[in-house]
Amino acid sequence: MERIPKRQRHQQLSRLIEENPFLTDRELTRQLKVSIQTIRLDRLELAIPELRERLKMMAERSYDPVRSLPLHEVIGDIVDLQLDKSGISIFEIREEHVFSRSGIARGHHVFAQANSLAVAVINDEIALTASADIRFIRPARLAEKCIAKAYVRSSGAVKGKAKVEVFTYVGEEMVFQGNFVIYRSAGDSEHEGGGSH
Amino acid sequence: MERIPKRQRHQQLSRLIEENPFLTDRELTRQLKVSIQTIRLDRLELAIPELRERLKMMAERSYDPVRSLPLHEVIGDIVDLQLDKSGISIFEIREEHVFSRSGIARGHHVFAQANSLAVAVINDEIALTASADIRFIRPARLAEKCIAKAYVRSSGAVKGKAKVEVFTYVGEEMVFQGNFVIYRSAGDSEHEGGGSH
DNA sequence: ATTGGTTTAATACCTGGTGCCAAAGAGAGT
DNA sequence: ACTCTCTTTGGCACCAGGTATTAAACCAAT
Repeated sequence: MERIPKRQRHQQLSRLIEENPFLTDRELTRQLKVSIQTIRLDRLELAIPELRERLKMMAERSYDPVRSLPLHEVIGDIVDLQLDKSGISIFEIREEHVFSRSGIARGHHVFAQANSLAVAVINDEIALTASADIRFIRPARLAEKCIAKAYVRSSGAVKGKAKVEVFTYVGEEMVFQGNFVIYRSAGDSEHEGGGSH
Repeated sequence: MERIPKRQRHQQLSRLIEENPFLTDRELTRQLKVSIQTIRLDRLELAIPELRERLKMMAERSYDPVRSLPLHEVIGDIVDLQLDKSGISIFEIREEHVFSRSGIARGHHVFAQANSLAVAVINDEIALTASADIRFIRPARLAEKCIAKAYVRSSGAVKGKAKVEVFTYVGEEMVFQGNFVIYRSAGDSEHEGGGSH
């Protein structure tokens, strides 16, 4: 029995499940060539829950009633959201986002993160980007984590327009800055606490 | 036995599961005050899958956006391209591009089309968006075909920056307008045809 | 009273596991 | 060689949350 293979197997197991969380233990035995008991001991050690628990967690994450906004259509993970005030989202640059030649992110992905966040932070039934003035300060590269911070500068709940400023950072460095003007469906926002159902 | 309650119960059942897909049949019996067999017959009639299938479907739906992410390479079909002069691309607004609530396209998709075109029209090894000033003139809707036209206003092959103006139309109506400043890798444009494979 | 839609019950079986215990295998130390 | 320990495998009971099927009970109208 080789002592090394165990850790290797643990790594492989983690990787396999990460890239396909829908695998049953039985399917994993085929890929790793060990018994199903070993797979289960491994999951135990690695604290990887069973298939059904994984699916449930995924379903819950995508369902989350708190974030009633259409979040899965949003680019980037919104990790903090104070409606009509500010918000933060994280977006990791991956293979599919970059020019293969240079490894530099295509501008519209960085824009999409900022735009999604700017729209999400507006507390309204319908919010649409009206215009934007944006600057790409330095390129974002493959594997970098872009952290976008949005601040609502003038919510204009009555006027029907809100100004949102977004700054995107990689570490300490700013990579993107944008000023968004967002249309809002004017009226049912923080108008009063209660109006809508 | 009342004949009405059955249809009412079906409606209630559908509503309950819609607003909380995580309910087991056993939990549903408590809420509807009928036996578990009745619940199961009802689900059968209404073609509502069992809890685990529901969770799996939700998990799958929230999982595949990673692979089927629409924002891949160039957004829109480039149908005409005169390098360093002008270009045209067509992009059809589909389900995955709109707010499900309103059927209006998310701004970053319309931007992505324009941005892709602005970058493509620049005849250079590496071209990156430096900044942009954009306006969403009217919303683009589901199933509409967006036609973007880009014009290079100052190619500045030596300077390292180019200005590109993009107009996007649906039919006769303009939906988007943007002024892009594109960085170019200054010099090695069509320097000569060959370099890279 | 018989028929028919509806509801409930009972039972066998399924998947994808957990939990536990025992046995076998593989070194490493003495 | 023998022992000790870690790892792997196997077997069995059990669980949730079902499906599928058959049978019985309920209720009401013809």
